[in-house]
Amino acid sequence: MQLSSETEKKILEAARVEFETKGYNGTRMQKIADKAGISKASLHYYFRSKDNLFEKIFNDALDEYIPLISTWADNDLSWEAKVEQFTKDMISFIRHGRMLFLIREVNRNPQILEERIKRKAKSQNKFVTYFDTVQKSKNIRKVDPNYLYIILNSICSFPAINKEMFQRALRLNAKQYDELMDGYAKTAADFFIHAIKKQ
Amino acid sequence: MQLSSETEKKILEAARVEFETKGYNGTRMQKIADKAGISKASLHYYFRSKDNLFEKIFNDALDEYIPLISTWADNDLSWEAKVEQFTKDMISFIRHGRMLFLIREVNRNPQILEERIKRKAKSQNKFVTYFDTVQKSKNIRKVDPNYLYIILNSICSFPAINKEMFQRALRLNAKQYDELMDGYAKTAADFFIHAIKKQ
DNA sequence: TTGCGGTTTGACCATTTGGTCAAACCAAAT
DNA sequence: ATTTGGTTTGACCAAATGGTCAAACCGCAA
Repeated sequence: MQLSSETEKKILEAARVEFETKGYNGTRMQKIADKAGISKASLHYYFRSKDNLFEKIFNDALDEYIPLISTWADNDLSWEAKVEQFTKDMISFIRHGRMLFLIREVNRNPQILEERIKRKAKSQNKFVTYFDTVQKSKNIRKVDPNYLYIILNSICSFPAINKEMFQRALRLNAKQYDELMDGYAKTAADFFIHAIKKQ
Repeated sequence: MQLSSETEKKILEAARVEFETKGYNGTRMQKIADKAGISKASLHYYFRSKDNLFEKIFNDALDEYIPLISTWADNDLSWEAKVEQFTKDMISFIRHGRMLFLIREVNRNPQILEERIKRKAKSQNKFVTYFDTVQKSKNIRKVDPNYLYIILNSICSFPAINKEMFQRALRLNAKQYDELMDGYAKTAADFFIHAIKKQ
């Protein structure tokens, strides 16, 4: 079996869509096989079990997400510019249902993160340490960096996750909401910056 | 059958816990019966089907949530005080898994909201209209009230929904995170207020 | 005591679903 | 043409699961 043969790619793509939209419990192996255009037996030939396949999809999603929230400031931009960069990257990642998928599955089985935490458990959160120093040197309001981290991430992630309800609450259709989101990254960054900048 | 007999209450409580933590697809009727201390047959005697029982639980959760996000400013407090009130109410509601439950199930089946939207579909979002006027009369930054609504809700809701990952990212255990959350409502409100207040 | 209406349950059923397996298939090497 | 090794699949299986039903149960009124 070739690594990432054409068939394997089709399976992974179909599985990703299914798991992301329906969740682990709502996903059917038969459906994945259908969408990949193969038999269920073939599906099991490539990935021994549902758990096995799920793990692959989940890990891939996590591997895409972790760097996004872990990386911070490997450049010499101002803190304001860094915030803008972060919101932009984050919001474009979150758009497709990947984030809700992660939250849903982590919530279903919290242990799923246990194994993967060992790696960089020691090192401090880069965002927090960065804003610790920024708060000392620059003229900004003193807010616990833990809160800043939570707030900035919330502002970036939640609009996509709660899309359906926000739409209803704001009386917008899907298209209008998407258009609103086009200008959101900039607004979110500005909002965050203004909130902690003194003057 | 008495309305809300002791048995019925036990069922609803057990079902709520199960549906909220495992989701519709992950919930087993047998488990609900076990937790309620009755047989599966009895469970079906009270609630004809899984869908029937689920609908009850979901509607109850929605009925608790909707007023929370719809009510705004039926008092003569300042806008700052209103924001503080809102964040406080919201954050205490969100704490238990109710919010993720709603998001998960709405996402699984978007039509689930369709029926319930008719009611107040016509009236404008109160938060938005309120901030429209506030922005005209008071000395605050001009930001599309739709964005303000999204941001304020995101700040309130997401920390509870994304609890597991925030914990990991900030290197906190469950207890430390909960302690951090104790001071969060105040911080969140201040943050929001500072972000739009000119001064 | 008997009869009655609501309640409870063990046994059972049909369907769904993850997973297996022997047989067939097929392209490349001998 | 035959063999070989990876690939594909229809048929099948066992367990899980939502749901049914007749029988038993139980307080209570006649």
